[in-house]
Amino acid sequence: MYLRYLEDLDTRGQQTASSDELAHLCGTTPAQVRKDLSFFGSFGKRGLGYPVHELTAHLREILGLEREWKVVIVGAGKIGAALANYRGFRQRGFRIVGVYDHDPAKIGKPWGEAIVHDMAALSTDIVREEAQIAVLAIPSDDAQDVVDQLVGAGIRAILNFAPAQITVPAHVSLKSVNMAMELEGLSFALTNSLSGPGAA
Amino acid sequence: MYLRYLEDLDTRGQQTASSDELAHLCGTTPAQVRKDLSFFGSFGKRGLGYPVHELTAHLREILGLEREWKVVIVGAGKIGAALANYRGFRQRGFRIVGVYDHDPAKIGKPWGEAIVHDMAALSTDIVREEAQIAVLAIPSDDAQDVVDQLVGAGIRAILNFAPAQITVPAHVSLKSVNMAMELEGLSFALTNSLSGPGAA
DNA sequence: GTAGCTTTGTGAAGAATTTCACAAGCAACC
DNA sequence: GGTTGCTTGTGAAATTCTTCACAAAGCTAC
Repeated sequence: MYLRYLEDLDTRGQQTASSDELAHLCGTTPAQVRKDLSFFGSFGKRGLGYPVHELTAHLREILGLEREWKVVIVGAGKIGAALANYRGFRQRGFRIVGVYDHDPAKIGKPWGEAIVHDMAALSTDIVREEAQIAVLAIPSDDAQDVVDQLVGAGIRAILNFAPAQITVPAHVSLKSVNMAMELEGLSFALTNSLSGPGAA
Repeated sequence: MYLRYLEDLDTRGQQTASSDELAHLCGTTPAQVRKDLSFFGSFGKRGLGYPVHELTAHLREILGLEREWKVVIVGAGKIGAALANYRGFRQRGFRIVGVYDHDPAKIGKPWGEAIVHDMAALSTDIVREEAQIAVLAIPSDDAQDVVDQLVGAGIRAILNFAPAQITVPAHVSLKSVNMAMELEGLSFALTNSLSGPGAA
């Protein structure tokens, strides 16, 4: 989150940013900002604040965004398409090396800059390309099966959009985004008249 | 999250579930499950566990899912399409009452079961329909402007997919989903060899 | 060079969350 | 009907996270 805002400030040419300024942008407190950043090192200058450009580079390094990650997208549906279209990915070092589906109507068809491949080739392609990250955008029913395949082929991180609970070995990182659950969270907030924090 | 698994168990006909079982499913601890649920009431039976069907109904009530929420989708792009196609929405009481875009090429075209409307009609339609929730799936640049419109028209909750930081008054609930940030989280985990929790 | 203003980095205090551990309650079985 | 085996609900302890508050440090001006 800090990176997101620092990049903004950087493109606008701002030289430094105080913890106070970052806190306001991110909707947190100055003390929080300082504690968070100090966990990774001592980046600021007292009396001045944090050097925007330099800190941006540091955070990118910390997040592992200086290298390129190879990503496969599994599921050539709407969500997969939304992801593939999102140009921010490439900019941030995530290179899409393959799109997979098992729908014969889709296989072979062009799809953005890529072509949809048969899911039968998924495992071998991952091994050959040494892809590290998979984005899962398929129906829930198949999710765990595909995950097992991915893990077997050596994938080390999965971003899951299927509304299913899936399990991975401890050495694989998993993040799930469940849109229904997000909406239900809003339903809860509305039902109980919880006020939002003002920014998120 | 509990609701998600309880529904699964319910459809499978399971009568009761212990905090231990729920904890394993959800990737948490039995004590956590009991504390969480006890916050809302005393639903379990000692020696038996929690009555699956009854607890499901309780949670739905708590989350405000027994009533119908009217949702507008702003942005008829890929993300918006993915959301509109997702049948889980309707099932859970979220009714899409309108899809909006300002691209003349899209306005008037059929779009799933609905028709894309001109964004110019957004505010008046929200007021007329008394829509409570908006899903924002538009480019970042316009995000804050549209949010201000939505808030002005009486929207009370916003699910934001634009990779932009937006601000809302305290009485409006806001949730943001940022796919780039999710992937960057995975990049961090990979870079620092953090192991995933096994399920998420 | 020093006085004054600003802002970081960080121990310590405070708040929130999670875990522990166990009494109380329920069902089943003899 | 009592005994045994489980499992909840919940205070208390432990842990984690956030906020406070202030010394240390840098920059500016004279």
